[in-house]
Amino acid sequence: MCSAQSDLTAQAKIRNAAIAHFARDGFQKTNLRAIAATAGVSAGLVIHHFGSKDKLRSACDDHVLRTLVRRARDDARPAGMQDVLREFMSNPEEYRLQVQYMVRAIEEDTPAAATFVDTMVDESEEILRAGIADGSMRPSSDVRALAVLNVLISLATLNMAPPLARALGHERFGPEVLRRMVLPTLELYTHGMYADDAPLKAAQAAWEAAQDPSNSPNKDE
Amino acid sequence: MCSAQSDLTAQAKIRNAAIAHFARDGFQKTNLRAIAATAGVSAGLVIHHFGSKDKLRSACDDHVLRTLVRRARDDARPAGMQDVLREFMSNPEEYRLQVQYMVRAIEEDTPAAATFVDTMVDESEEILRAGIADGSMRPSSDVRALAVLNVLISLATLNMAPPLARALGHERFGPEVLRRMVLPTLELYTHGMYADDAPLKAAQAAWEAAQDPSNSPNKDE
DNA sequence: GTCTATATAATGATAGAC
DNA sequence: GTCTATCATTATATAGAC
Repeated sequence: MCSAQSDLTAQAKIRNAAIAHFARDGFQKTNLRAIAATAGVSAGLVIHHFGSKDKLRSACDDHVLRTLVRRARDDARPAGMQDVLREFMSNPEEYRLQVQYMVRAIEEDTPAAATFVDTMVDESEEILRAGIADGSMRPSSDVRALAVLNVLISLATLNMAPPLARALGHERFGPEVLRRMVLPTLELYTHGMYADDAPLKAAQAAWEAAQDPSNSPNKDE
Repeated sequence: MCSAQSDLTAQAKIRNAAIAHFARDGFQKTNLRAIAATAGVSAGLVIHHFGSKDKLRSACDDHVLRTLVRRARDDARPAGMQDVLREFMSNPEEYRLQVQYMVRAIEEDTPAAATFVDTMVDESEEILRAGIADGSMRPSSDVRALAVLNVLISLATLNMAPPLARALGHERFGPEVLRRMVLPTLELYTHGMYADDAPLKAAQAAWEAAQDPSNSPNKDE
């Protein structure tokens, strides 16, 4: 994936063009002629190499998935939002495209998206457990769910970037917006948002009451 | 919005059907014939009343926006994720549809989505400031950005629901998944995730160093 | 206001030349 | 392997009858 575009086979150029279009505009909105134009080939060649638009999508899924999973295994860390976004900044061209591709895939709930999310959550959970073991992270009542929450926050930042950037007074999502989000996020991760544990205690009590049948309004069940 | 479907004008029936389809399948994937079928009218009548598919979308945007903003003003609270999702559970039919409609709109970055997010963030910020003033919330270095983070987490939960639910071992998003996410979220909001403030301090130091030109690698600028 | 029939355009996919 | 030309389908939008 590091070669110049001119060195690639037509098949690879088509796949890369498709990834870019699917990531930017979504699968439905993208038509084969636009992909072909970006790749510098004819529309017929796209079908010749991939058979159909759906099979082209599968090929893109496989390619993006392999790349991202490999990277996640290399440099995953427990900082939640930071992980994805640090890469997003340091490698703004290709990695960002692939992340945005996966975000689209999640929106459309494709099999590749499920695999990607599972891998991300697995990695995150593993890191959380290691952090809890070595004392750098707090214990949690549900580590798996906390891992899901971490992945959620990371990916959502990309997914909802444009409207959220504007809510902060910026034209579009970029380094300035990112920098402004990092500190509040770390503050939240460090000491939370609530001044005391009254809301948490209340929720725990409500949950336990719901679990206990003797407190149920209809106890004659 | 509380009348029976049979009491509505054809125009309202079409708009409601369109909202449902756009929310479920997205704008591109939805065709006018499906909307017409759901509304129980002909495809031609859709165009007759709204002029074009795009204008129909605008009408849906306006309608959903008005409804949601009014509700947000009524019962907004500072619990982040809980706000949207409590409504999502307590009023599973209509409100859920409208929230999902807006999530789609955010994905496609429409003007209505920008207004919606702005309103949500404004409300959230207002609530945060009130909480900080009365001592129930911790002070933040950037209240506006924290409000953005809150809205982000709330909406992302809906947006990425299917793959995240499966990552927790459930077939689909529902009350069980929600319940499992609430406690870790409250724990995060109450005391964070990190055992100490080392990561936060490191980030603050890095930020201050970047702000100070005398520490820059290329100081001869 | 509502329907049916139809024009027009866009798009995914095929066929065959080179 | 690659292109051009074309088909078949689908979807938006129009026209006109009732």
